Amino acid sequence: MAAAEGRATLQDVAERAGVSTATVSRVLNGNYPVAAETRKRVEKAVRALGYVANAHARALAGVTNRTIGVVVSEIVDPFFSLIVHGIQREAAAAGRICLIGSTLGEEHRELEIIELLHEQRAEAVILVGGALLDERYQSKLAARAKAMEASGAKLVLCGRPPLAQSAPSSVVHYDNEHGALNATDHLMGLGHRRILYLGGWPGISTQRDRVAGYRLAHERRGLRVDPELVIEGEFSRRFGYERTARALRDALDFTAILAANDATAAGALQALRDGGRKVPDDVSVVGYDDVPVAAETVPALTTVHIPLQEMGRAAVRLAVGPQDTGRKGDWSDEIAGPGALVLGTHLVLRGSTAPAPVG
Amino acid sequence: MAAAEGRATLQDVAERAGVSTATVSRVLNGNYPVAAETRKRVEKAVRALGYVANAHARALAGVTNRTIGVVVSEIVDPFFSLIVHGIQREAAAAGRICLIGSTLGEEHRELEIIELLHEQRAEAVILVGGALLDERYQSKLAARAKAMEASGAKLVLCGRPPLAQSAPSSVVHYDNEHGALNATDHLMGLGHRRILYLGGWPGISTQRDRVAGYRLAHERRGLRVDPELVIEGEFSRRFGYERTARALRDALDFTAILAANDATAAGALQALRDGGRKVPDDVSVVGYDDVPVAAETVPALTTVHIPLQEMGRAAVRLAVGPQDTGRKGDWSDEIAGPGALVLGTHLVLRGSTAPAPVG
DNA sequence: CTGAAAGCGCTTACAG
DNA sequence: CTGAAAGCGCTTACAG
Repeated sequence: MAAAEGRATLQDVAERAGVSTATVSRVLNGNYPVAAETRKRVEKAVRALGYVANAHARALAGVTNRTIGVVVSEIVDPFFSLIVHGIQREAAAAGRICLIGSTLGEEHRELEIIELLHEQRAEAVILVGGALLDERYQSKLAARAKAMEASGAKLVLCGRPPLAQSAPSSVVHYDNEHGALNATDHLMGLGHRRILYLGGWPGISTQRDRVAGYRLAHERRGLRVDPELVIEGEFSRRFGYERTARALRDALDFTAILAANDATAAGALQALRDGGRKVPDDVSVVGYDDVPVAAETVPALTTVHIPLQEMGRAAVRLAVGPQDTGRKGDWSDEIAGPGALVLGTHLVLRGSTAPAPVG
Repeated sequence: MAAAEGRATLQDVAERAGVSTATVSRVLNGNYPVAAETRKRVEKAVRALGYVANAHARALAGVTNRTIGVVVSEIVDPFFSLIVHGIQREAAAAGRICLIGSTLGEEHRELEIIELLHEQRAEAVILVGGALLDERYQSKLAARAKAMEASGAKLVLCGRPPLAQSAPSSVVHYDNEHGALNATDHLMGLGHRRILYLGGWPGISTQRDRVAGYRLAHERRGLRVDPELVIEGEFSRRFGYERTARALRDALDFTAILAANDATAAGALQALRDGGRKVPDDVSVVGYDDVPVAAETVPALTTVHIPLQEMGRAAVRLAVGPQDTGRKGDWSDEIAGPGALVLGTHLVLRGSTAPAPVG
């Protein structure tokens, strides 16, 4: 049990067991026949020295190091942590470990983090969440994607559209625009016509697509969108609270809110309550994402459900390939093809929506 | 921009620039004088080949690879993701990247994951959250700690007590027992005498310490704890809901609940509402952790605040050493000493607690 | 300021 | 079934 001073190496184990390093390597990897007696001696030496293989040496010697890189914006945001949870589950099933980098909300740092992950020779890196809407950035990303492909690493996009310029990458996305379309249409079906679109950072594809769905719903019914009713800014509870409060103060005319995400909706809910409005009697509110908080608010939020964990799992399957995930051909087939895998979303009806007040 | 087939190596860059690999290495690391002209040529070659250093080779050649391992139970649990958020922030400031492993709720897998992280030669590994209460496990962990020390890697405990057997490790903890003591005492001060302790998995140090605080509060007032009022099980919303519902059905006599964490408290709150009890008029409820959901419930939860992000940051400072965090001696001093750094907790008063109903 | 060479700790054909 | 040896891609004394 006594650890040698300094880290024990294969060499140390070999000497102690009286065999060559090749033999030790073989018993450790179990990929080659070794005499039972020899194996015993080696295993004993390994234990005695507290030997732990050096993954770097192993990786350098050509074995893929079974590491998956993940880039998120903010791990505390449940949108991200639910996806990461799915990634971790599937990665564990495939015997992988995750290197998780965070931009800490500064999206332009994404590229930097991808490079770090690439340096670590992650076999794949998964980019989680919406893409920065910036052409120069996108072409840098495309260049990086090519470099990664050249070095045998995969790039997987999870929750964002494919890269332009036919840069090599796999993608698992969700029908984001359609989710917003459905949500808006649900409100319209309840008689709402003045629907406030609230929150969301315009610099990101997620927001662009959600707003697009909101607009499309109007278009389909031959309604025009009042520009006053689109208030973009942040995906945050605070933003939802403040802008709703301001809208009430300004006596903005609306009977429903479609929030950019659940956190924003939760803030709106509180501002409405503080402002003496009843939800859903006076104002209906719809969220987006269906993260746990959506079930916790009072009333609970009608929201767009995204299969976040599933997206994470699918991303890992795309990253490691179906043969390697340890599962039968469930929907690996579906995934195998080129192009984007798009997961469905659906509206979850809870207590925050009701028919528009008459008059 | 055209990436060569296969990954470009230092060698490739050297050839293209007409210099030795040593020179390329020097310009890349900028730790040695190189002629401006030479530097230019090398940089151009690097760009042309889309060269990305191989972190494994680098690590093998002796450079620490600036990677911090983190082990969590469930990343979706805000207790963990808030700590991890703090870890990521501080790690980024110190130029580190995080390898995050998850036990996915199977705590005994922790050791396995530590080994993986150790194999990857993380310069430190941070164990987040309570410790498994199992002597055999603890001594295995102690053995691993020794092996890590021997190989120059640090083990940092974040949110759990020091290892027994004086195994080498740094620890940042919080006054868990005291938090529960305060919370219980707050309820007693409001006149509550029949306080239900609800939830929490008994196999983990977190729970042990919280229950201990609950008991200590009773002891201090010379009250005995009715065993019927301690209902342990899980740290989950569902558990909180079901057991509260059952307690109501069984007409268990209590006027307040101290929940093992906020999720459990949220479940209890809903069961009370569904059971027609008013909070806080009929029953007071206190949570633990002060995660975002605590502000979201109706009424908002009185709960024990833990400086989760700060704990994460402190853990990184312990992991990389004060000289390396890029900050002046703020509280590095405080941390520098041996033994455990213990962060304070405090009760946050919100709407879920009130004087015990009379009669 | 620059290069040749050793070495980091493994794995894997290639020979026995 | 086992070993000697080359090689993975870097960094770093050691010499110029």
